[in-house]
Amino acid sequence: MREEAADPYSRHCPSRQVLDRIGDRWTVLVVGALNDGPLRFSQLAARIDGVSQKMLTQTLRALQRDGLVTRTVYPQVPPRVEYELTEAGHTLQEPLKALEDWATTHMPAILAARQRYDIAGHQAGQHHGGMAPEPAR
Amino acid sequence: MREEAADPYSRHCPSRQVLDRIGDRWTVLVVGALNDGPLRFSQLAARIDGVSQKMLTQTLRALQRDGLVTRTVYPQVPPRVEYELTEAGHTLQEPLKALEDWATTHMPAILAARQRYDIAGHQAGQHHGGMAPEPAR
DNA sequence: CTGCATCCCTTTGGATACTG
DNA sequence: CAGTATCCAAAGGGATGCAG
Repeated sequence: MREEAADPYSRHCPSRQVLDRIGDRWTVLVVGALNDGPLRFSQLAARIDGVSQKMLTQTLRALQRDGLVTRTVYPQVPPRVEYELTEAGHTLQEPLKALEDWATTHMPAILAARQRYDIAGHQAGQHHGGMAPEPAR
Repeated sequence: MREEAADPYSRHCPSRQVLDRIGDRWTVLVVGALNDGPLRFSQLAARIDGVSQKMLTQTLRALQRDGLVTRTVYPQVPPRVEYELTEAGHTLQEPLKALEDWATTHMPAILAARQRYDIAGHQAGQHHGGMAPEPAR
């Protein structure tokens, strides 16, 4: 699934890697859900709302692979699996929270700008008094 | 790209919205590139390395729509367009930086865990002495 | 130089069915 | 309950050509 060995481009900066992970759309939600404590698979599925079991499984596997989540199987008659954030997983919560705070703060302005843009038809007529004949580069 | 009116699910929390935006893979890079100052389209394309003009245009339009980036057209013989972060755009830099720092700090551990997981074949045999017949949780 | 439109291949992800 | 496998539709995204 996740594979970057054959990357056609030479970008392997850490930020890029992380963004690819949290860009998973579900990863952030799973981490957030697990912040309060360990949860079972079905509990996660119920709590996240909208995630298919396929996506949930994929996301959990990826997090487990990266050492951000532990997977504990209890060999009982009704199979029971609990997922829990590791130390590293918990530390991810901070920057994620910062992003969420930013979202909460700026979302109204963003929504407003979005409506303005859509309604106005984004007429790009805006320009400055560009009197520089040749920019040279 | 822009369309969430017909969302089958009822999740419109701000965090979700923002993550969808930065999950764009390119958005973060564009914002980062523009942090040092205004850049022209071609400069952005050169600096980001790997982005197609289609993706770059899309990303810039989305950012512009959200009021995070301004687009200034200089009506010259060789058309010239400069993109610049707005105030709101600059504030996004902080939480993004936090995430990047987290990435830089934890990437070694993540890479190690990843290798461990891949090599070990992730044998899930791990379990505790599950003697609780009914979890009650 | 900037960027829109088209073609088309790749990836993502949901629904469903089946195993342990 | 937890998870895998398969099928298939929709979105993502590159390449190219053309317009302002």
